[in-house]
Amino acid sequence: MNVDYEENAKVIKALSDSNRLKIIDILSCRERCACDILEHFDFSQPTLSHHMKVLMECGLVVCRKEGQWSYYSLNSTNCNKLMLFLMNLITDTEGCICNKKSIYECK
Amino acid sequence: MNVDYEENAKVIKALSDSNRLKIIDILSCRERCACDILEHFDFSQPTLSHHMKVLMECGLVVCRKEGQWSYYSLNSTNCNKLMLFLMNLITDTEGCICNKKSIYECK
DNA sequence: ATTATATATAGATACTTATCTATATATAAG
DNA sequence: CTTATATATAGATAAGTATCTATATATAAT
Repeated sequence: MNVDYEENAKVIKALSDSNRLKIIDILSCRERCACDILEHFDFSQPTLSHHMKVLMECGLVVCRKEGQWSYYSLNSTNCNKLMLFLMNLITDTEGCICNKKSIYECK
Repeated sequence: MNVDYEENAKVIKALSDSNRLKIIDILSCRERCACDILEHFDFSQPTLSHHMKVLMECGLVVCRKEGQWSYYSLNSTNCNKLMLFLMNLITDTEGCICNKKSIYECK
């Protein structure tokens, strides 16, 4: 594969927490404000704020401010890019990394 | 979604390290012994052993012993299950978690 | 202006983890 | 049997992180 493992690992790390997976699931339907999301969980408001920050910094989620509310939603393009990355990763594609070192007789 | 976030988070956590992403990429072509995989990296042999253990424990990789060698390969079924989980997660599907709490007027 | 609500930030803590060196185990070769 | 090779395990360390409480900021309502 012809990719940046580091960059994608950062996105995947953002998804490696079960609470953040649930947040993504909640947002998959439509945008939600932080207080709506929080009601699905037992942890504190600052903890949710932390999780949303992680999801935004990796590009999977965006935020729209309206009055005192913060509305979060999925960045579908980046979600799809992650899926494409993973599908390429697990598939035996032409540009497989193992074909790039001739000392390994892959194939 | 009708799923176990905890269980899938464990699998995703195994993929949240750039070195392990690269290992998956290497294995996407065919099975490889540990020493072949190791030549793609700068870290030590015990560190690779650790990474392979993480990938096996989450079910993405299996190991076949032959003589003194350990041959690793992808568990394609589990890789595909992860893809299915993620696709359902980011898609607005019928069983969306937000439809399960009537206090939220999702939809 | 004051108070209430929504959200973010700061700082602390307990837990996890990626890595290393040293060592153990297991198989193959002489 | 002894030595070499391949891999795994043990234990240590440094770095990262999920969570909390306390506090700050920003907007809305009175």
